[in-house]
Amino acid sequence: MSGTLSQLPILPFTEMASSISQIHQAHAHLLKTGVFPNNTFVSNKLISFAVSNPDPITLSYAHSVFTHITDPNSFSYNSLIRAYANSRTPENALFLFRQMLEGGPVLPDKYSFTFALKACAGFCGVEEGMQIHGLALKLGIGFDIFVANTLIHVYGKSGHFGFARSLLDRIADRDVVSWNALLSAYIETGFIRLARGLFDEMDERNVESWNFMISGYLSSGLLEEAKSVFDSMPLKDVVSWNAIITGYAHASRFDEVLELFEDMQREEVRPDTCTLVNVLSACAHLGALGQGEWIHGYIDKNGIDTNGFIATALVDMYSKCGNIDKAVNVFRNASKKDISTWNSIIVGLGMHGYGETALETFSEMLMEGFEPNEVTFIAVLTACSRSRFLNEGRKMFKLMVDDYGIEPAIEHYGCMVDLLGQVGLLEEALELVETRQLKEAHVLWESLLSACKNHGNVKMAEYVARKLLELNPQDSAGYVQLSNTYAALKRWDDVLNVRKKMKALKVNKEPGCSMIEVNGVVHEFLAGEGMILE
DNA sequence: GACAAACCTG
Repeated sequence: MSGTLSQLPILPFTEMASSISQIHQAHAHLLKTGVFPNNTFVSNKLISFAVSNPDPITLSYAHSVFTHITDPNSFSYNSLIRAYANSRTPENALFLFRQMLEGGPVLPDKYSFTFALKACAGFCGVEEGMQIHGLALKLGIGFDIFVANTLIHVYGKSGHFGFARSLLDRIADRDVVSWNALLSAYIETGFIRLARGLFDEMDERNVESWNFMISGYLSSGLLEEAKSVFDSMPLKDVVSWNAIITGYAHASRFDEVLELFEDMQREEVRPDTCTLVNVLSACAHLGALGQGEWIHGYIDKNGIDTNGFIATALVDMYSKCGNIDKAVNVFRNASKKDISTWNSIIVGLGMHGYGETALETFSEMLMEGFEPNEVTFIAVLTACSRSRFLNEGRKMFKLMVDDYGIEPAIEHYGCMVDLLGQVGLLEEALELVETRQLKEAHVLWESLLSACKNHGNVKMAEYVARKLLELNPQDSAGYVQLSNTYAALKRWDDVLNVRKKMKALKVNKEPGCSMIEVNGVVHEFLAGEGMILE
């Protein structure tokens, strides 16, 4: 809906509002015409907006609307309770619920109970849930199907399976939602075997029940079981497909992601943005430019908006598949960018060696008012390191810590070690690595070792290799790099010594693995590192 | 005038 108030009567305009500014417009209009705050029915619509948009700003606005309504009814209360229940601070819903109980102008009804209980489920407030349960029983609505189903959810989520189950068994007209409430609780709390038992016992299942089982198996890392549930489903919806596709993506089985996507097309299930993002991500991992372009075409053809996730996934796909120009093009034409979209293009530019453009894009991002996060600085520092921008890199590192208060992580140090190593400041790089007591420090040592090799600094290389081997005697990286260092200097005796040592310790060099798309087919190949030993 | 439940991806 466009932001013009004049095209529609005020009530439908308010009901259809898709942004807070449209609600403000409606509010102003209602105020001018005297409908707000006297007409409760219409004024309530201003509150209802917060139910599906429960961000803090909208919520406090809705609350202020609520306090101004001349004669609030149960709908006014219930909408606001429901909005809070959907928010990130669901416990606030209970203040209003209590107001109703303590003789506010209206008494709570079964809707108030349902929403208040939903809030309890939201913050796992089982104590509060029990109290509300007691009150509901007193008022004779304890077995209302909505109230009871939400109670099962409250008890289940907090691990009170006994309560949840006995309630389930005492609901005369229990339905599939009642079963699913307990099923989803088992799955959320990681009891996949209990979930399976219940699933087999259920006298009624819907597509959601099956989807719960898929996601349950996936979060327990049981991909094959998830797939077998998926295969035996009587009816799959887009969520089922997304769930299984996500499962294969998490397992890095990207070729199967693409196969599943094709199956999905064959069964004529329309992909949504979640599907497309996952599939684009698989293309990015596989370097499958052709498939990625096909999906881009699909997005354009179907008028799917390239904002947020979709834009980022496209930028990432193009840049990882080697087409930085198209990545930039998508980025520039994105209808809406978020921080990840910016991060993604800066990473791409940096990786492709466009350090200067990467830094310019970073400045542009700051000017547009985006707050950089830790990923942004990984991107920026990577760009500096690739392009050997020593001073810029130092400046950015300082900016990150001093101005944005971001604690440098291993990735940031890694970029700095790379950068210092690239420009030959090995002593400074060494100092950086030695003064940090970091987990995963071996990544930094490895990076430093490769810098030593590139600059032919054997003395430091030996020292670093020893450090690396102290950290993990079974890791081949240190040996390989050290032997390559000797080899580059034609010190063959030393190369052989390293080789003997590796053999004695039974360390094997694992070959790297890489993939490339040729004529629309993804090929996988193993890559040695040009290790002279072999 | 409405309510409970799924995938959450870059």
